[in-house]
Amino acid sequence: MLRLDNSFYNRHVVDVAKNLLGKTLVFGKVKGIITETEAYRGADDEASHAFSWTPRSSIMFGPPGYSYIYFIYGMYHCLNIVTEEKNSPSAVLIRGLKLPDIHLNGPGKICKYLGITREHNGINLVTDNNFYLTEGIINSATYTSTARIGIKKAIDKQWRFLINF
DNA sequence: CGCGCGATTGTA
DNA sequence: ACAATCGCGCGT
Repeated sequence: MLRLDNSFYNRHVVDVAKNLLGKTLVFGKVKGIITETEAYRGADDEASHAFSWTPRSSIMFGPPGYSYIYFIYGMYHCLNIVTEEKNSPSAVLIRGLKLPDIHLNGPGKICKYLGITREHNGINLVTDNNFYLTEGIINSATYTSTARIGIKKAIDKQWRFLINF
């Protein structure tokens, strides 16, 4: 299956979040279809970790196509994909993944099931042999958009996207 | 340095 | 509705 390259990730984070629906996530021997995403954009989004620069959010300020993994609530990890050009901090949170046997809904569950931790932060998904994304079975997915989950700021932005089956 | 809290989830 | 659980980051 064709791997998503730098030109796919180097676009506005909201477009990437929509277009990631239906794409395939490959992590080791596990493959899953992305069913739910959220966009976070440092420049104009108070809810984003990259609204201001911190050591944790620094990866979001880098070039696109890298993993951003953070630890939250003392027990969960969340997987994000960095988008847009360098110094345009943004990332897509992966909230839903359909595996052959299970549908994982929730970013914490996805990382727990796949075994993704902060050790996987900052991986180049365009070149890594173990961790990357490819085109999916579904190439033109229609979607529903809602407000993002679990945040208190910027709740007016409809930047959560769910695939329509 | 200390301390409150979070892009969550399972349980009541 | 709330506890679990701890590293980050803001404020001092």
